Amino acid sequence: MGITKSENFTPEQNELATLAKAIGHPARIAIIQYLIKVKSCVCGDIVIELPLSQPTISQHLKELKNAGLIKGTIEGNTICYCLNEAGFSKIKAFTEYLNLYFENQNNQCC
Amino acid sequence: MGITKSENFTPEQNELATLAKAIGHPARIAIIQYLIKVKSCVCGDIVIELPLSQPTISQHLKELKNAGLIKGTIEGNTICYCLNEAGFSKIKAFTEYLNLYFENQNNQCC
DNA sequence: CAACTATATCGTAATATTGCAATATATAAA
DNA sequence: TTTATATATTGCAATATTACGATATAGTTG
Repeated sequence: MGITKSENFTPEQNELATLAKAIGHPARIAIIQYLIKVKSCVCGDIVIELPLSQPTISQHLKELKNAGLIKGTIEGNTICYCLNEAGFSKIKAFTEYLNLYFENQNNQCC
Repeated sequence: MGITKSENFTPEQNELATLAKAIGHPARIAIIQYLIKVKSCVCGDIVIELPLSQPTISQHLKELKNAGLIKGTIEGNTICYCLNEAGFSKIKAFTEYLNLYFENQNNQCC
């Protein structure tokens, strides 16, 4: 079918999946890394930085924004993007939960 | 085109994207959560736990395994799955890198 | 060996994603 | 107001993903 059966899973599972899916593309990783590197908003530079066309990058930025991983502010002619802590904090919670699991290693079964 | 231009990105960016992409499906989140919950290997139970058919789950398990997020051990008739710390530690490194960014907040631009 | 159980693979249909040229929109500058 | 610049949207082709029935494979049990 090609359609994910979201209705069979919890809102939390779907939300986490959406966040991870948004991160799950090298161009979007590159965008996130660039925003970390420059340590500020970026207006326009992303298209110059990445080896993809302007429409493609616009689309990736939209996906990151929809997932809640970046924020965009209109600044005259340009749009400034920066990381959105809200989205990343949800991922952080999940990875901390995982860390706990691996720290309490009473599970050397495989 | 539908094909990701992996060759334009670094191996690190591609690897992280692959890991995140593997996590980016509610069924695979559910599998990971179940493995955390039972705190051990699971042989067979996953098909009973999840609201998807056996071939579909087998496919999701394969993706998690290919990404390095779970390990499978043949145990007679069944296959026991458990979380693979190697894969998750790479995600951990990335999230820690992000945490650092948000902690040194000299970036209230948006 | 035959029947049963557990899991994987194949084949296929439906849908989603990726990428870009062309075009639209909207602000800025001349 | 015209032109330039920055970003978004549309439309489309290529490819990937999701899901599952049918079937294959491989071990277990009787």
